[in-house]
Amino acid sequence: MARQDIHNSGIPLVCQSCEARHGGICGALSPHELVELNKHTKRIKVRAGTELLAEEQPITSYSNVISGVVKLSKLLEDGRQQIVGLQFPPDLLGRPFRELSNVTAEAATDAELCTFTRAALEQAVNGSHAMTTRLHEQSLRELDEAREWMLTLGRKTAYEKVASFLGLIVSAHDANKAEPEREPSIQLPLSRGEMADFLGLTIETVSRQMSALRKHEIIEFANAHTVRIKDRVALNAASGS
Amino acid sequence: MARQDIHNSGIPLVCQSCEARHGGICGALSPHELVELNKHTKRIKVRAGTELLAEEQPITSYSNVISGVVKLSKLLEDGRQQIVGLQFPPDLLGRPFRELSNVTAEAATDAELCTFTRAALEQAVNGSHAMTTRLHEQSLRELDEAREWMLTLGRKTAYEKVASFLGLIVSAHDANKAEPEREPSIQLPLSRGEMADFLGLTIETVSRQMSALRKHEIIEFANAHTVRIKDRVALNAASGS
DNA sequence: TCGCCGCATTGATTCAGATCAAAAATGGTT
DNA sequence: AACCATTTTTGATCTGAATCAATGCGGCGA
Repeated sequence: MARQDIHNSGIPLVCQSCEARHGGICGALSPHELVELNKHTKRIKVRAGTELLAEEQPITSYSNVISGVVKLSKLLEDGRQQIVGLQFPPDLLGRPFRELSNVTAEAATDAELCTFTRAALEQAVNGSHAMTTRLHEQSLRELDEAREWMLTLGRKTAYEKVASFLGLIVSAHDANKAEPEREPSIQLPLSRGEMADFLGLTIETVSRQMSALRKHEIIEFANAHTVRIKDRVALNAASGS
Repeated sequence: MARQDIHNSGIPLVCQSCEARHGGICGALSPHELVELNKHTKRIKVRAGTELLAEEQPITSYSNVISGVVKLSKLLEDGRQQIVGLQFPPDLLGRPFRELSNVTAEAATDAELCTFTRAALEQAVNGSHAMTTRLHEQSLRELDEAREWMLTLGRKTAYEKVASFLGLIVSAHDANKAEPEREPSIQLPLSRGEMADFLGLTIETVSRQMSALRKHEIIEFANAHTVRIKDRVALNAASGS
């Protein structure tokens, strides 16, 4: 196809079909730079539950999330857990400029990753100002999300928290579509327990609030993990802003 | 003094005595670059309560915090508030790469700032790879802090939250000293109400937990805003990790 | 020095969400 | 298809923090 010939000439094969490429950090690279990075890159599939980074442990590699969802979490000594971020394609996994991770990263769903070494990332960054900027922009986006979530954790009710979580998942779902669906049917990437750990609640409370949202005809379930959003406006209102 | 002659030759006068310079972003600049940036810089003093950035409003300038404390906060439509970050010297105030602020910034105490325009910051960044890195590192530090605080907000008890806040203030206090004091006496930069907004609690609960910490002989007050840490180890234990 | 006025503390009561407990749905395995 | 383990939902009760309500205290202007 002519269009592909023009745009993809000289680009590694795996990258040509990569859905995460344009939005992710690779989008900042020239064909030549992409080829360089690709020499140190492996495309891997992991099952839900696979641990990708451990808190206080060395970061051996960085990864682009290609498909699936990765959760970032922190633990208190006595086992209390808080999920502090979710990564969707095309996010970069792994903290730049630092030997040790300060979060645990775990695949929340089956996922595909494109992994490369620290050295390869640093080389790509050194060679490309645009790449540096993209990396920084991703960090800032994560910071914005973290602060937004601090507001949710500190000041919203349980009902608002669950609605906010569904809103977040709907946004991620929309991002894959040309235009938002009116009543999207969504596969939740987290179990009730994980939702609780994200929202600072218990499993039981999450379940009750989901039931309440169903009773209010804002959502309906095909099963516990498959939700249809029946009323996006009401969901947004329920999320408390 | 010979030592100053060697290190400060060619550096603007205001910068020579600037306590925030070495740790802050300016520390990444050469004397020449510092002179350039200084042409577009103003040193200002603001009183506690002064609003420096408004949520959803354009960012007209960036500032280094030279002294004092700045609080970053977010609001829900109905007035519920959450403080999402505190900035101490030599932090940079203002979100890079973005026209609009997504937090409100307000001086929590009387403060001194070194402000410059967006254009001046961009010029300094473009000219200096080291500056770019420092900026990114500050963003990542803020991200780490935000995630640490998500754990506090989501999973700690009121008592642990208040102890964690005091721990944070003690750390900032230590950072100004050559070595930590055994029983530091600290001026709290936030009122009880602001502490509540930082911790996702009410004024009354904050006050009760402060009283509990006093009863446990972990802290003592000279007045409501002046706290002596009598037992740093116990404070740390009380903060839940 | 007195008398406010806003902030902080303390007490009494209520309530949202946690905990404890059981039943129901789900999904994988034989 | 029957079984079992796991996850989810629902119900009953408890509790930590919110809310409601005084009271106390300190700093500041008259």
